[in-house]
Amino acid sequence: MRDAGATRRRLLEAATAEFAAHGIAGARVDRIAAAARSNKAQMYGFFGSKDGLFDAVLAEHFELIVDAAPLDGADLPGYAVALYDAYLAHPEVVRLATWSRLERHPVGDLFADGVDHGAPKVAVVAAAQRDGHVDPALDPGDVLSLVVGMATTWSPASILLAAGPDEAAAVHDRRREALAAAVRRAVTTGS
Amino acid sequence: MRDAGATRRRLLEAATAEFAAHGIAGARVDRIAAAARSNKAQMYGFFGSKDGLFDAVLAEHFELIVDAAPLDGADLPGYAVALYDAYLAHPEVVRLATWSRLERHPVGDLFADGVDHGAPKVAVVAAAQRDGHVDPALDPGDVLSLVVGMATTWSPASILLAAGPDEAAAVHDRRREALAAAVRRAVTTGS
DNA sequence: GTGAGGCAACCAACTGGTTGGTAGCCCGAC
DNA sequence: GTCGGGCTACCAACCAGTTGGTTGCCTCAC
Repeated sequence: MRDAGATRRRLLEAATAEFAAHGIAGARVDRIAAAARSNKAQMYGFFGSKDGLFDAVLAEHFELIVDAAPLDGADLPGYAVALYDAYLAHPEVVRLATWSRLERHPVGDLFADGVDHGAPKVAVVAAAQRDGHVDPALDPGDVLSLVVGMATTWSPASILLAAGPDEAAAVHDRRREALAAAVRRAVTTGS
Repeated sequence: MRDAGATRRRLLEAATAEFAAHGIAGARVDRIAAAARSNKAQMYGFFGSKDGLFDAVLAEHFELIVDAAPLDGADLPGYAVALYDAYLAHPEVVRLATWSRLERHPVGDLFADGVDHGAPKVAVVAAAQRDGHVDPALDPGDVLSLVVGMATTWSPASILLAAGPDEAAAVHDRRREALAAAVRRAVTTGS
């Protein structure tokens, strides 16, 4: 029963759910401690503060946020569809990122910690342009942004319509096809 | 000096800034009352509650959210660019919509009040399909969602990169061109 | 083997400041 | 003089963060 690592993990898990649901300002540390079957004192021992806990949660999901799907420069439509499915399966990841955007980083890169985390992906797109897969007239960074933008069209942070698991499979399939076709035509070359 | 209407307007204005900056949970009613050079008692007299005030703010910006730019079925690329500019000029509108999405309506339509506010715009797209401007194979609702999704690629709610007014004009122009080209190729027909 | 000592994990109860919301009163115009 | 606009002072509930202490596990002398 006495296992600091497991307790820490339970706290992070509970904090993920709480922050994803209510954001930083709306999250309640008591709820997190209770949901994790622990207590606030331990929480503060591990993470220092409410903000520190959010940092830890975000760091844990960092890879899932920026690499929700593997990027293949030769198959950007497939990448977009994979992102659509990832956001559908894990809406909490998108919500966490969006809370961070709204409550922490109103402009610029979401992860503005000195390291340009998008650089490798931009390089992949640039390579795909050299290989004739992607329109070379476009800025590779813009291509990446646009593809992700299209994939987030029905995400839990969308303005118009957020997709949910309750919708018919046919609706999801229709969106996947429209998304793949749109990405293909928008940024890839005929080849 | 004694003008209930003007006071109400000042309160709404202050509330808009406060809610856009901090969301519902993060907003502070004292700050709103102070910023409006009024007081909480009046605020509660007008709007009943913090949530009621947010409702009023959202209702006031409703049109600006859903009709940030006029929709022309024959010029969807122009519509997308106009949206990009609108979001750049009025980030608070996008932020309000996103707070509402995150804190109030996790899935489905953002304005799920029985009325389908998107219907007229979907009809415009459907007409554009009949007129040969837009690919008729796509679902008109999906077309609208995708175009708005592309236009929000660099919005204050984006996951990767949020555009700001401090960026060079050339960067904005490059994005406008990429956006227009992408929309044109993605959903419009050759004609 | 065992039991005393040490220590990390654990926790209920508390604290001081904050927050949404309200009651009661003042003031100026007509 | 009264009525609508305006506002200060107040409150109960809440909330992030702390305290002081308990509990169970490991270890090592004997």
